[in-house]
Formats: sequence, C-alpha cells, structure tokens
Amino acid sequence: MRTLYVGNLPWSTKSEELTTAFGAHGEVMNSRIITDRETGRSKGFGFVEVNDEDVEKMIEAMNGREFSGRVLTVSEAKPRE
DNA sequence: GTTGAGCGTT
Repeated sequence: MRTLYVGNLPWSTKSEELTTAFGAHGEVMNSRIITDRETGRSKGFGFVEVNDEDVEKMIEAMNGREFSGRVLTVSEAKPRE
C-alpha cells in the first residue's frame, strides 16, 4: 500500500469525498484530510492510501484534474517516519 | 463566515 499526497483541495473537502473521487480509478484503503490541530479547520490538503499497483494510475488520473472547482495536486507522499 | 503553499494523526 502506498500513500498519495493530495493538495489544492477546497476547505470544505471531506475524507469521504477523496475516497469517492480516487476510488473511481483504483482501490482506496483509507483517506485523511489534514486539519489544523488548534482550530480543527482543513489545511486544504490530505492523504489517500491506495493499493500498491494503482498508485501510478491514480496520479495520472487525478493530478491536474478539476475537483469541486479546484485543480488538484496529486503525487506520492513522502515517508512520514 | 477569512486563507492557498504545502507533506499528516493515533
């Protein structure tokens, strides 16, 4: 399983919306929107965990694509450690 | 009631 970084998201985007959007192009295991620890508001980006074999296809399919009026930035996430 | 480059929690 790999993790995708998804940026340029609308503030109102929820993790379920990521699952739905990315799930159309591959197998989504989990998704998460990064929210501010203090305010609880979205930081405008998130992460999507997808099947190892679908990573490239997901990026090709979703990167630079329009989502809720914004152009998504999709790439493989850096290891968190 | 806001904002817009950037890589996250147990």
